[in-house]
Amino acid sequence: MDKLAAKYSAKEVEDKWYAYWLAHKFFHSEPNEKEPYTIVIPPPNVTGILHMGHVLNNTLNDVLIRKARMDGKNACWVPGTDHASIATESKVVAKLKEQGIRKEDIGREEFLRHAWEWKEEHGGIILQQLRKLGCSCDWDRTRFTMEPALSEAVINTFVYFYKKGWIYKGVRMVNWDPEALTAVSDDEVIHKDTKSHFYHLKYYISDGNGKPTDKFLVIATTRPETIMADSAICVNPKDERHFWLKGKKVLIPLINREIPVIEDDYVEMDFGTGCLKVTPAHDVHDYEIGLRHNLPVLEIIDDHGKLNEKAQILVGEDRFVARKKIVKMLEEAGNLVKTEEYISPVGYSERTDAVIEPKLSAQWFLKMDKLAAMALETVESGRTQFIPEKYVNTYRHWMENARDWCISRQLWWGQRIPAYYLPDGSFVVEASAEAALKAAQAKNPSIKAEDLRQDEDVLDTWFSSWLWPISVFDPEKPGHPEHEPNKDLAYYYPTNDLVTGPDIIFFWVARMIMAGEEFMGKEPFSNVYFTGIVRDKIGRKMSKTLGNSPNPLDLIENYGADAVRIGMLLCSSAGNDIFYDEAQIKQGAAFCNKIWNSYRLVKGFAVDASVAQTPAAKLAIEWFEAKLSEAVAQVEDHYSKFRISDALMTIYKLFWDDYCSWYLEAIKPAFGQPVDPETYKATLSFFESLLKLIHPVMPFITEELWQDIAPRKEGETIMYAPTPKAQAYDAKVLENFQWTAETVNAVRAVRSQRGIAPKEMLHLLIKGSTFPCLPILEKMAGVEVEMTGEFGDAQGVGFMVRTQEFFVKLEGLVNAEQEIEKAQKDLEHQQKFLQGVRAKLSNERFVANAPAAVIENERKKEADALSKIESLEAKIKSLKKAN
RNA sequence: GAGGGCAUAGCUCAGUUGGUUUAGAGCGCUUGCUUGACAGGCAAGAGGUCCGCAGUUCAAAUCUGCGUGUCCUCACCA
Repeated sequence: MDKLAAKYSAKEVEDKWYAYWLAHKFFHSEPNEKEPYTIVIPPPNVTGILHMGHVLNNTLNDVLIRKARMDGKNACWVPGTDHASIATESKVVAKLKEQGIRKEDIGREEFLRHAWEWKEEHGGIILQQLRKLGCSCDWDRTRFTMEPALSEAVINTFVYFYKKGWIYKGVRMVNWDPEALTAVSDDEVIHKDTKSHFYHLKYYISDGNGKPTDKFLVIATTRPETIMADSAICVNPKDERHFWLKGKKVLIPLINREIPVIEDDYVEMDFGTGCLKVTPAHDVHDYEIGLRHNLPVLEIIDDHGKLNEKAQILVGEDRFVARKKIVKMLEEAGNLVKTEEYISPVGYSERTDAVIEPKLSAQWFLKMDKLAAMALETVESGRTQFIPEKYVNTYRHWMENARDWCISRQLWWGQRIPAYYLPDGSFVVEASAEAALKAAQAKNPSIKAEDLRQDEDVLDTWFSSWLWPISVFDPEKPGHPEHEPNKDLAYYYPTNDLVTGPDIIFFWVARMIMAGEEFMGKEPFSNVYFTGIVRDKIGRKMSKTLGNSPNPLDLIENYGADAVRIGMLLCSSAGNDIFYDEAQIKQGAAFCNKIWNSYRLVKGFAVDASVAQTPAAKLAIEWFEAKLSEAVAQVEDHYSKFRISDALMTIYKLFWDDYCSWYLEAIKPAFGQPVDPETYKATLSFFESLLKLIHPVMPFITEELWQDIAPRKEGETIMYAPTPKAQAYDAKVLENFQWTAETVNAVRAVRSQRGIAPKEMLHLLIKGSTFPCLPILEKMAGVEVEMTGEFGDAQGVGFMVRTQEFFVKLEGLVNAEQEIEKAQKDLEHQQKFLQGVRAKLSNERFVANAPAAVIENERKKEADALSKIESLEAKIKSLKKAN
């Protein structure tokens, strides 16, 4: 660096140092004798682009990993991406659609070729973006959940659980997305209150021969298009209104099919009409009632959400069109009693926003009972800690009520389920086609390879990402608990911290714990730090449709990565949602500039060995040494509790207020004068400590200045400079300086209130014979001090700091009346305060029960107040006299 | 419907086992400064019934109960 500009320019600096770090492989980690510190990245979608949530999350990850590195640990941050089957597949489908190509027409092989092409083209952009943010990931270890080794791990895991008897194939009511043509898990369904209608329909009682009588019952439904699938009408057995229906049969309107009236507690008597139409094929609860009463299941809606032949009427119509039409038909047939406006919660697909259709379907499930119990124990025992702790409650609730995990997806982009069907409909589960053939031949020796048909479905993406903390190190381990962990896995597992959003606590965090316990017998991480959700200034979630999400790369371009990182951390107190405001990034940029300019000053000092150290400089050095140690201890404490924004704020104030505003001002020589070598050396050394302290948060500017502050060799970096350690310090030093600083502020206030320029030298009288840090007081307040017994009759302003009295001599600048008024106000305040303290002290029970230290403190308060009152009264008196 | 969180300055939040807190910080706001590193700066200020009520205690922002407001998770009534 030759000459320093008045403003810091991040752009030139950041690319330079990132390239330097990469060139020297500073991010790379290999197992060694040091203590490991490991983080695996929450893998972003491979085709995703960086949003503010990523910025927050990865900034926190990077702060932790850089801190650990400087603490002397062998830090390893494993990056990678997730294949995100539904999201990626729908993007590829959309792209092909633009070209007029339909997935079904080109077939699986061809589609996957397109998908991989898309992945190669768009995949990993996000990892490039993370480099811009300064993330110190070990890029040599970059993983992808669908790379061959990790896919193998997924398949092996499936085979393992299948053979263990925990994976089964079952017909279940699933949440069917008629647009994506796949089942989605319960967690991927969003319930939204939706305006609909409540149709009251007459079902006539059958005469026993399929002919209606004149008697009828009324049911209420929001889905009249499903009446053709009805299997029964159900009433509550306790409902007296419906006793007469017992044993009766009724006729479905329009198609006149006869169905029985049954009784079940499930039906609420006071909801609707108390009569429920049971449609087992198209409603989860109805399905369960159907199971209990052995009712037939009639499926009349197909995969695309259209009515099929079994419906008999409206065949081929979309479910919503059919609804409109059938209402009209029912009305014309005289079955519609009334229509009510009704708002009901309707499930929508998270991905496609299509209304979810409950659908019976053959799916693969993983039993959750044992896994959930294990994973709950991991957290309850504290082997894995959640920060903030409140998420343990949520976690427990879920784990105690975990349902079996539907792991199959009707998609092509993902790991294909390794189940192979024989011509007779039975199947075998094996890791490869060859093994499957062997297994099949064991059942039937005449089976040939071409007779086997592999299951069409792929596995849920989470079924691969739950292995992430294991598979990134040793992909052979999942599915093989007996396999000896390789060198990497043995060294890096369990990882230390996981930083992620609370929205995927069940999808991902809980399941990683399950897999970790099952295959490693050990929790995958010690701490899980849940960040908040990034919202905009007024609390709305960031979303594309609202357009309230800034592009992080633009922000980095404008303000620099360090500023963006600071900005995100400043507003992210642990566990709370983040209200993003660009003002905070500006604050980050201002901080960069402050650091930059303080360096300009320090670097600009002329050093002269013949100059003696000033007393003020000596005191300032002594003080800042203590201050630094105090702050370092606080910062360590904050880090240990994951209070990253507090750690940052502590350093921020240490740098800006203590170092720049107090220390540098105290040691700064007069204009044009040189500084002595001892002071210069201390000043540079403090500066370097500050750079190291703040480096994990602001990696770029700290490297730039660290490289310049002393001669460095190629290959040296602040990244591996040891974190400053707190030294023992004398609290009295801090106390004395603090008192002095308060006095400086008081003098400045006198100036400010009376419009006296800072450079105008004032004469300050101090009652007594000693005062700490006098040279600091004189320099910083711009005063000449005179220690004295009495103030006498001089004209001026008296004031108190703590219980010490001061007097500034001022000729003709004092408005006595104003001074009296001010003193009077002070006096009243003190008297009121004294009253409160005395009330306490005169309370016998207080004196009898409170600890001695507390009472002592109250007495001190009393004494201080008394002395202040005394002095104020004297002051008022003398002012009045002078007036 | 079930469970959980939160409520302190205009905004975002600290406030550790109740007592050195006469409630703090950052930002914002007001006033004054071409102070020679920085106007992205310097200095001085204003600003709070600690959501309400009741209780426990010598002592409550802090503990308990009730209420109010707000947010989240899960489930979802045809």
